[in-house]
This record gives sequence, C-alpha cells and structure tokens, in this order.
Amino acid sequence: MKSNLPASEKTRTEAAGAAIASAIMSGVLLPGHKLRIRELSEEFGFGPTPIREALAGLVSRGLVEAEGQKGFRVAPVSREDLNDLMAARTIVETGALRLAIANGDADWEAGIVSALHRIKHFCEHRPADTDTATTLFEKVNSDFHDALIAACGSSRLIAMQRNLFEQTRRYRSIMSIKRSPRAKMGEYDAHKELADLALARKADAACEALAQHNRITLQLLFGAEGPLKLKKPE
Amino acid sequence: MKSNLPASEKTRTEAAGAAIASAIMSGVLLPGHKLRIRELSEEFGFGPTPIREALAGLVSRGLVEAEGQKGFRVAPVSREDLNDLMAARTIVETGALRLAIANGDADWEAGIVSALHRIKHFCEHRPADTDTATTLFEKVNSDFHDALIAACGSSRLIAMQRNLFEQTRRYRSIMSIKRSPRAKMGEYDAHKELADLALARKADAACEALAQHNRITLQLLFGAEGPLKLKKPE
DNA sequence: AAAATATAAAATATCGATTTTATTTGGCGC
DNA sequence: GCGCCAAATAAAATCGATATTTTATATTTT
Repeated sequence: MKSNLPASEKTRTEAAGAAIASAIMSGVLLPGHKLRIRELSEEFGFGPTPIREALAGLVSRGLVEAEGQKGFRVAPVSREDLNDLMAARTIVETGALRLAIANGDADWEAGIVSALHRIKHFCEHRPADTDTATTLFEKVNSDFHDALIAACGSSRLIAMQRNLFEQTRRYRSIMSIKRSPRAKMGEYDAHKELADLALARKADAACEALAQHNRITLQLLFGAEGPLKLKKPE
Repeated sequence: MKSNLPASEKTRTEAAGAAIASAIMSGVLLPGHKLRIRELSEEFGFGPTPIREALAGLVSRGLVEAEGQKGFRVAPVSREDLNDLMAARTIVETGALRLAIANGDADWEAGIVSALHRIKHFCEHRPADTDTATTLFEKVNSDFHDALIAACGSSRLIAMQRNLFEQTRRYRSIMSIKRSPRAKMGEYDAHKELADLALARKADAACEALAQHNRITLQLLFGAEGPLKLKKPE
C-alpha cells in the first residue's frame, strides 16, 4: 500500500493539505471549527506531523487560523471579513489587469479567448448534476480570471490573485450560492464584456467592469440566505 | 533554563523563525544558499522540528524557497524577481493608499503625521553608527508606509504590503545600499510630499508620487554595484 | 453561594529515531 | 576516456513518544 493517490500529491503533507483544504472549501469543516491534530490524524489517516505541517500551510492560504499555542481552527467568516477580502481582491485584480493590458502579447490574448470559450461551452452544455456543474464552473471561472492577468509580469500578483480568489470561492461554496441556468448565462455575458474590453486594451473600462463584477459578487453573497455571522465556537 | 529569550517569541518555532529570518535579512545567509535542517539545527540550537516548521513559515513570507522533497534554500534574487516584487508592491501600495485616502479618519491622519515626524527626527539626529542608523531608518520608514495605508480597511492588503516591503528591505540590505546623510534628507522630503498629498486627499497625485518613489527605489537597486545575478548554488 | 485557586485532563509543541527519497560514489561496459 | 547503472551515502519526510502549555474540574476560602 504505497501510493494509490492521484500521484499529484507526492508528499504526505501535501496530500493531507489537499484533503483538509477540500473539506474546508466544501464546507464539511465549518468556519470557526476547532481543528485538533489527533482528530484530523485519525479522520484522514495521516500522522500528526504531516497534519500539523499542512495546517501551517493552510494558514498562509487564509483557510485556517492559528491561535498562539492554542492550536488551529477553520478561518471564520463574517461580513467584515468578506469586505476585507473583496477589497483586497479588487485592488490586486484590477492592478494586475492593468499591467497585463499594457504588456500582454498574442499568447495572453489567446489564453483569454480560450478561457472565455470554455465558459461559453459550459453555459451551453451545462452538466445535469448540480454539484458537477458547480465544480466545473468554478474551474472555468477561475481559469478565466487567471488568463486575464497572466501577462501582468509579476508572479507575486498572480499568486495573490489565486489565493484571494480561492477564499472567495469558499464563501460562495459555504453559502451554497445557487445560480439558475439563466443567471449563469448572465455570467457569461459579463465575462465576455470583460474579455472584449481587455483585448481592446481599454484599461480603464476593463478595470471598472472587473470592479463592478466584484461588487456584484459581494452583494450577491451579502444578499444570500446563508448564515453570515456564525463563528461556531465548536 | 526555561526562557531567557526576549519573551516575544514564546514558541521554539517562532524563535527559530525569527533567528533564521534575521540571518536572511541581514545577508548572513546568502540568496540561493542551501538550508539543511541539521545544519541549521546545530547552528541555531533548535531541534529539527521547529527549524522545519519555521522554514515552512518563511516560505510563505517569500524569504525561503521550497523545492519539492529536495529541501529548502534562501530565496534567490535577480533583476527579474526584483521587477516582479516592485510591480506587486506598487499595485498593492497604491491601491491600499487610494482606499485609505477615501476612508481615512483623524486617527489615520495622526498616524501619518506621527510617522513622518519620526522620519524627520531620524534625519536630524542621525545615529553615528552606520548599522544602528540603517536599522532605525528601516524601522521608521516601514512604520511610515504602514501608517499611510492603515485606514485602507483590509487586513489582507496591509499584510501583503508588509510582506512585500520586507522583501524589498532584504534587497536593500543584501546590496548594502549606503545612503549619504544628504540622500537621507532627500528621503525625508519625498516622504513629506507623499504625506502632504495623502492628508490633502489628493488620491491620484499621492498614488503617482508613491509609484514614482518606488520607481526610484527600483532604479537605485538596479544601479547599485552589488551582484544582482548571483544564484549561489551552494 | 461566588470567586479564586489548586488539581486533573487534554491538547499542543518538541524531541529523537526510523523510513523514505534524493544525491553522490564507484564500477562496468562501450 | 565517456556515459550508464548500482551500491552507498546523505538528506528530508514521517513516526511514536515525551515535555509543556492550556483547558476543564473540583476544592477551598471569603
């Protein structure tokens, strides 16, 4: 019994990190939930050391919170934190987009066109199963936002954007935002407008569209019925 | 023998992290240098576990690089990486500054005035010892940039700014940039202009001044005689 | 009875040793 | 002599156990 894992996570720490991250992202582990090393160790079948190291890694990704020597817990969610998150995300994304528009070459343009096409394809051939559809949409959506700023010239900006986007995804997932097929077609339109503006090198308009897109996401999350003030002490 | 440490680092991991970070920031551990757990363990007098955990933490701060299961090394430096870093820093700093100017209250203004005053005081009463002076300048300079964006409303943006600033500081330290007293007085003028624009709520002008400030820093580092292409394999 | 304190229980942080993985060294064939 | 493969060496990743700190419980004092 050596490795029947996807082989993408070669080290136990990475595998444990992926497993825990998945549980957090999907809402199996709720915000604020205490993360005890031994429990996780038994639950996921890894030794205490990889679990511990994995948790430290998740802290830097903003999915887990470390409290001195009192251990770890799933990063809490709140309205204030969501505002915090979206403010940072908008700054990083629009800044990176502006740079990408200034520096982008043909490969960058091709990446955007390709990513947009996949969003379109998803909207037109939406999988029947809701979970599958949601997962797929998050993937193509994430890839599109990646493609937009791929030519920004700063690996740090790209990494920050990915990280902030991941945290946004968690909020969406936790609050189980459900979009109707029509709403998802609307998402396509918004992305198309964004792509067109970027490819036309209209930096100001593109950044404003992106900021507006994020404002809508924020309002959508605020408006959702999900409990957005829980801290869940345990 | 329980704790004769500064008591600020209560856990071994934190103490080890601070020690290693200090060695990296001061250039004792050169960019690209291989970081072997056992060596560090013996060198600094901590067990392997805290060292390992500390290194993982430094990776997320951008001071150390992890290579699969091949271990750790001090984050390399290069012209490309410095461009990468300064691009990210300018985006984050100007974005956060714009938010702070829009949201800042009296406390924010007071913080800027106070931080600026300390820069002025430093310039007028510069310590004789060069190392002491440099350390103190980095502190007041860092505090000033913190104060500028303190009211931006996003803890994530503040954390990013701190982190990127720290990395910039490492570049400065490594290349042993030496500023003449006159040059440091020039630094004060630049900071004063920036503070005045921010306090006058002139967002565009303030951000442009900040961006210009960063461009100058970049050129100063590029122009320095220090070896900025070393990778130091071992 | 409430607050404060001492004791017991649990969880974390750390250690030392083992296992696994990477790197070097030495030998063999071409 | 040069490149390729195997054993040996070194390093990193992981484990199981111990020490330390935190949290919960019970007791004593006012």
